[in-house]
Amino acid sequence: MTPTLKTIAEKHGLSVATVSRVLNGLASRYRISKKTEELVLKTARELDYNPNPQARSLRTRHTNTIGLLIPDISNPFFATIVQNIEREARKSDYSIILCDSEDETHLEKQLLKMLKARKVDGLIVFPVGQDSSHLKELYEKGMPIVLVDRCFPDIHLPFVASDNYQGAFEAVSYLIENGHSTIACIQGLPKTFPNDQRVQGYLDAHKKYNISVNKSLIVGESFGMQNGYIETKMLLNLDKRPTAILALSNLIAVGSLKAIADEKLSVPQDISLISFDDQPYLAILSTPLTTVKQQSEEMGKIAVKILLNQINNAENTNSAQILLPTKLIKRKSVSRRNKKVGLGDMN
Amino acid sequence: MTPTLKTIAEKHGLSVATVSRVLNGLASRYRISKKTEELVLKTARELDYNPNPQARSLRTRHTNTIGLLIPDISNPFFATIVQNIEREARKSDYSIILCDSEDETHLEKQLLKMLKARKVDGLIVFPVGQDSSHLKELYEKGMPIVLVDRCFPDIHLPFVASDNYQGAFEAVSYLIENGHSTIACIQGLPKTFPNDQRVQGYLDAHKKYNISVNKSLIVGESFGMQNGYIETKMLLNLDKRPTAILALSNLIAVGSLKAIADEKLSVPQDISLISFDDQPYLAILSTPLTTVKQQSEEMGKIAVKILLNQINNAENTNSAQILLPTKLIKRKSVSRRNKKVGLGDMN
DNA sequence: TAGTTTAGAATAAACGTTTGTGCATTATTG
DNA sequence: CAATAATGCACAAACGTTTATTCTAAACTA
Repeated sequence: MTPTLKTIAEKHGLSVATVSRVLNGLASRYRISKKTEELVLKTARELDYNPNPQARSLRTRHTNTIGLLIPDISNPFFATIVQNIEREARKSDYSIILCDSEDETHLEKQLLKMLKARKVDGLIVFPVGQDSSHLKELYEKGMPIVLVDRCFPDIHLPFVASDNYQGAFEAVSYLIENGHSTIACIQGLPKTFPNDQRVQGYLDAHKKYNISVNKSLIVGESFGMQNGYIETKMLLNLDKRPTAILALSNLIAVGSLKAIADEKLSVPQDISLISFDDQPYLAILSTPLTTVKQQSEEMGKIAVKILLNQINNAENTNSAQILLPTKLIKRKSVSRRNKKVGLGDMN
Repeated sequence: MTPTLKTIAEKHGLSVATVSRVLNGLASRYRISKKTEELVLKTARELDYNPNPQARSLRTRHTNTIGLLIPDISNPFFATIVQNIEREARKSDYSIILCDSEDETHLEKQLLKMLKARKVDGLIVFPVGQDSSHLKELYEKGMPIVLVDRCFPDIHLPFVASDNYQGAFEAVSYLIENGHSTIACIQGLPKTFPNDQRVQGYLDAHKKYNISVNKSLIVGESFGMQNGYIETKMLLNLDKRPTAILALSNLIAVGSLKAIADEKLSVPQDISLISFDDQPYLAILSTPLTTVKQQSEEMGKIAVKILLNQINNAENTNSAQILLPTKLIKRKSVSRRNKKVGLGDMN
């Protein structure tokens, strides 16, 4: 039913080899006459011939396929990056096989194995957690890989992520400059690169302004909404309640907001709040949230570029490790307090 | 490097045919001795043998692959369904090739062609718009297809979607029962199944309560946020301003909310609002939004089931067309007005 | 005119499976 | 003991490509 090289070859009494060469643009190199070439091209068009990708892959040993491993595609932060990955990959004729690891390391390992068995040409992975041994192993066996968002800088794998340290540093500096000095930090998953970098930025901003940090104000353990809710509840009932909260994810901020409302408090009058990851709806909340915006579009594009580079250069040359700058979007969720601290504007 | 049937066969002086049969569980049917069987099984395990999927596909003419076509993966409504599709497909050893049609019909057609060329076993499509001829054509040529969300009930294609009519009907009934009688409806893309069904529900709810509808209150033309913003602005400046708005999408509602805030009005004191598609953040807005919730998880699962059914039964037997019930989540965005209308509770 | 070049293609192997058929050897039967 | 049946596999073709090599006829050369 569907036309093959043979269909075209027989139609003109040619061999499949000749047809294949013409269709691959190798006509002149193999001294195939202009006449034959045009004949083949014409009927290929007429029959709407498409090479069988499985047969081709079998020969050429590549599939024009990229495996994409995400912890949670329903999270818009991830989904936006995925969108840009797919678009960029498509430009180079690569397709995306999507897998959701559901934030489970054992699923991640299993899916990685499956993708390898499917012979994807490369892997874009948003790693789940702390363990990277299986990724490292794959990479060293020659599988092109690029990590996104959650990285392992010690392990020498290519990655692209936000400059989380800078993002948190700027956010906390902004809070301090607005007179806040007891600032809570609600973490995501500890030991995770983005989380720990953000915490470090939080710490260092305090240091810069000579403000001691009360380590008990660094709380939380997951990037989820519930974590934000619970931790905020507890923070609000502290003897010395913080005047500001830095939420290390978008979802944490949502949970936090809910807790604040439940306690009949409001932002920013009673407490200031800055979140990570900008989202359309953050701008239209009753009080629009100040937030650390990441360059999700760029992140997707760059991930694909790094990966295709590996795929095409066979040699894993320079394993790029890229940190994208963040941007502090100042909206209405930070109040200015009386005891202002010096040192001027950061920008 | 990677083991093949041949690797195993040679190791034991067997033929690849025998090894293949053992590995496919056909040992007894082809009278292969227990001893040989165990030998093969054992070394397959030891070598971590995985069949080459391209070679296998070439022979068997199926790829265990599903093409998934989405208008906008960054929209959480779609992303949640995708997540459930992937999970469900995985259970049956199918992988998902993800494509984003960016809400463009020409891209949709192009990607469909690409997916067909890649020999996917079936297609799950969230159609972009009004044109379905290319889908119909594919289906009639024998390609298993299931449509999700946006459907074409006249065209005889299998689909799963929400019962949008009922959803809108209930929502508007609820508004009317709370004393509203001039209710605006901000549409999404007209001529589109979910949109037109919702509009019809809006209309019929009015009819049920004998309330005449002012057709000029049915406005808008896209599911996007900007549409919600612009149309709401205009509605709010009408001589006879509506007392309630039914926003036919999540994003429309967000735009609407922004416009209401810009006009220094508030929900529900000045105007009531009901949206479509529940989202986590809708619950934590300054005034939590009443919304028509769709069963996104179920929708994904059912889509896969319908598709796999088609794939496995060769014969396109009964092309299922499924409408999932919606649920009205009552929160705080609807006010009770004085002139209450009778007829009692709907549920 | 014999030898050499060149043009224009055909042949065939290989990628790794699956699957219909055939072929020894051993075991069973009458 | 000869014919038949059962056992346990091997052989080979096919799926649709790509690509190294070979072949033939015509054209050119000396």
